[in-house]
Amino acid sequence: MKIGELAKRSGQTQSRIRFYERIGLLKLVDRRSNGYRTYPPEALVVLNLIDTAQSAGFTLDEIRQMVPSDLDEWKHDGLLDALRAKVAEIAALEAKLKNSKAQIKRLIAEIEAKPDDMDCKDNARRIMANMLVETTR
Amino acid sequence: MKIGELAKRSGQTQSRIRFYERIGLLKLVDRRSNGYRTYPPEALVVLNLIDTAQSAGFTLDEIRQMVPSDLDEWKHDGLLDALRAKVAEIAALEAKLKNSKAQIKRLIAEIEAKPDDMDCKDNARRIMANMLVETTR
DNA sequence: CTTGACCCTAAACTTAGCTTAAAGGTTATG
DNA sequence: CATAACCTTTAAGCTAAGTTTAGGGTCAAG
Repeated sequence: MKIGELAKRSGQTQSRIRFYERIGLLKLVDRRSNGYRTYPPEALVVLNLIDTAQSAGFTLDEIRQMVPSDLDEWKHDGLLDALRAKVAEIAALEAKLKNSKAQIKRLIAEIEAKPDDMDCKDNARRIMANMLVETTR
Repeated sequence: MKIGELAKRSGQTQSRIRFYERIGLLKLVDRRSNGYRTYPPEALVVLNLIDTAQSAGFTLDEIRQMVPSDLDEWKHDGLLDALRAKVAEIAALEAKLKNSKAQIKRLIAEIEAKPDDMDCKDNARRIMANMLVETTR
């Protein structure tokens, strides 16, 4: 498919897709004789992977380490290894998210745990005092 | 405390602390007659809050909405809403990742249980087709 | 054979979130 | 009273992750 279609189907801009190619993140691309880029359907998979990893807080640099440059490599010897690696990568993503979520939930709990007889002002001060102890300990 | 101590105790650089002040994120600061900044202990809490929120994926702009200048007027409900929204967002991502991981694991099992009557190339094609369906669905 | 919807490149621009540099004032210590 | 270790400001610089712009080619339809 051409870049316009890939953009539409992936929900990403053409400039972004070209940018990913420029920085060596998306290598699944060929050229027609007229210079037009042409993508295999797998490019959609890779773009999706990048997107997911990014929204989980990985930088493009980190993602470049994780995403195999050439899906063709998957077609030969190390396919199982690649898949297992992918599972490990996903586990890493999950760990990162879990961490983030835990932090946020801790904050929420801290804020919600106000006794009813305490107004917002006092509550804020209590949380502050509490966190001060935590963070300076 | 002066900025050097705050920097040491918060683990952040002085330039960063000054930067936060410049963009209106850290207003808990006074000046001595000599021009030196002086901070109350609560500043440490605020810096910690900023740090936590940031590592949870909030931008400084979002954080400024949540943590207003005056701690006594903490926008309690806005903060809670923002935090809950973030948790939901993370949960969605986690679900997506969990799904992907399960699919890949299934594929691994499939490949491992594969009799040798199918050559590597065909097997690979089948797998890619499988992932393509997963990710575009 | 022209018009509009595509595609191309290179380079400049943007935003967020800082850091570094330059040039100087303040203060504690021997 | 020198000197090191603090503090100040303003302005420029940097990295990441793209977007925008300028100036063109390509292609299908009428």
